[in-house]
Amino acid sequence: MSRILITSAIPYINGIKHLGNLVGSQLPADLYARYCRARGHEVLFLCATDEHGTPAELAAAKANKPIAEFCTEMHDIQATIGAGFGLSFDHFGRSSSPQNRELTQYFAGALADNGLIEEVTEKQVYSHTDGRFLPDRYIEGTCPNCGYEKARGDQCENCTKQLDPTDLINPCSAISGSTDLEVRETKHLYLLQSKLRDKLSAWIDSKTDWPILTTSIARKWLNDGDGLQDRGITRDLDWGVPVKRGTEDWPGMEGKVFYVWFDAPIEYIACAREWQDAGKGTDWESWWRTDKGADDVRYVQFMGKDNVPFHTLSFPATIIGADDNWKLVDYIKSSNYLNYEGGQFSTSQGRGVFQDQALEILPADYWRWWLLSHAPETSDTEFTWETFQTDVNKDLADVLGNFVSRVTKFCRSKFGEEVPAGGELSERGTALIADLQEKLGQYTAHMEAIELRKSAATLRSMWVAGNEFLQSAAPWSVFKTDPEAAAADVRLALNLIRLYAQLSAPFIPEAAARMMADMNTAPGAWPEDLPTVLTALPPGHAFTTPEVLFAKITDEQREDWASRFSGTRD
RNA sequence: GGGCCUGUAGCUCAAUUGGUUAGAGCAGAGCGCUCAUAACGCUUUGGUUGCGGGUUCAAGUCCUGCCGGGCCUACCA
Repeated sequence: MSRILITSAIPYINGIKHLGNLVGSQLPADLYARYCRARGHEVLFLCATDEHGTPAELAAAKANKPIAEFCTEMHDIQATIGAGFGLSFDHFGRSSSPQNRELTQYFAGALADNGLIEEVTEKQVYSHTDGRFLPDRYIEGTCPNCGYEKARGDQCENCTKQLDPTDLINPCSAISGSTDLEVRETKHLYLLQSKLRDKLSAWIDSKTDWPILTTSIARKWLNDGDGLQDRGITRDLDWGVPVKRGTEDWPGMEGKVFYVWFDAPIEYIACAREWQDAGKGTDWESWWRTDKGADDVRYVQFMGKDNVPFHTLSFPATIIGADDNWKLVDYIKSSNYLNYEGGQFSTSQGRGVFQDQALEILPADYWRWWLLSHAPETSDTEFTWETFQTDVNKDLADVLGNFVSRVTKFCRSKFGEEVPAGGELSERGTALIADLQEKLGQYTAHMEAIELRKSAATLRSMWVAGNEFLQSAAPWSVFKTDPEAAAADVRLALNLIRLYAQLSAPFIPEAAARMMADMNTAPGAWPEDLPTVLTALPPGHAFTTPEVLFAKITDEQREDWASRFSGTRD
């Protein structure tokens, strides 16, 4: 048994997330967590909401709510939706928690003590109308290079030239449109990442088993231009973790908060403490401190590719720089993007299917199966209603659901609702078991490697093998002349349902639980020796013939949804 | 502009890291079965691997030049 710490990138608080957010981090993380638990490992699976930063403030203002209230509401909504998708977090925390505030301040203090923080006075644009400093990209104006009128302060979208906000002609606030702007001096803390470059570089180089997507992004930041740049970790905002040096005030930094990307990853750690403080566990430090038991912990992170630099460099810089026995990540699974009907999902534009809507129209397992079996692992992938319908109907309803149905109903009609006795394991049955044994090995290997699509494909092939077996064994025909032989085949098939339920649970937990319940059994240890495992349901064992496991998606439904979600959402 | 990823059958993806005739699923066609959610099984039609050069006994795989898609480019997160 191992101890495995799993975190999913923490979703931002500014609205309900779409399916792309789900498939990139939370869902694969959940799959892995469920698999690891099923293997008997000790798992701590953490996620949280990322609540600080300018967009959160703006979203709260738009909703006409105090920021703290807004965040609490959105956190609860996201927690409910996450539960709806069966995300099995051990704790779903908040980056605005007191635990994270304390830890963030602690890390800043530790970094300062180690000479890795520098105070820098810089000039930033202040908007009188908005009453706030504006991040570069919240300033718009005419590009001095190409004349594009909606250029942002960080970069012109038209000519792609990098800009400084003061370069813009006729600058205005992207929030209010106000031109009442002023360049003010302000003091900020910088994390001297450049001093940690060599350590970070060596650490990245040691990660030879990481996906190229992950390491290449890290290397680019490490080696590009002058190498890893120092980074401002404070902001002039009201909402966030107040700047402190450990528990001490930080002279000159009054009224400032830490930058959201400084405190957000620290929430991974703080979340473990929240987990303990919520009474869900003990000894949180044994998961996070190598001097307190975390030496034997394997830490796996899941995220979309846009998050990679912060998880390969910024956060590790915090950990390494603090130099206080904190656990570094062991493996990063990064994901590409899911597109929607020929374009991108977009939270800001309300394009695509959002998580709450998805749950309204179909059970979570439909989404989980499709998203995981089509996960954008090697490149961006595309969601279309047509493929979603055909894939889900075929895989879940026809291959798996119908298998369960045909076996149980046949058994009921010929032998009653219990596992039939008599007969010997047929040659076909022996061959099936051998085949499944090999596939089980592949499935396990793919799950260990967190190969999502390959795992799904292998699992599906095991379902298919059940149908092939039934077809060739044809117990409905054999029954007429040799009921005992038919009984033996049906007995094996009924046991397959239990096996499928157990193996499929990480993908489709609800349906798997129903299969287990209907078969009147419970999952045991992770299956290894199939000849034994497939006799778990003995002759005479009663079961219930299940209702339809997966109803098919009809053409009418598909058309309705396709048109309903074709536009944008408020 | 720069860096990285990517382009394989109508669609979604494989191809043991340079090694036989490029494979699966879906969709299409045909046959079989009748236990089952008109479900299942078997067979089968689809490919000049984006395009052009090159290296090699051998290239989907390596090099190079084009063309297309994507991500990042450090103050959105």
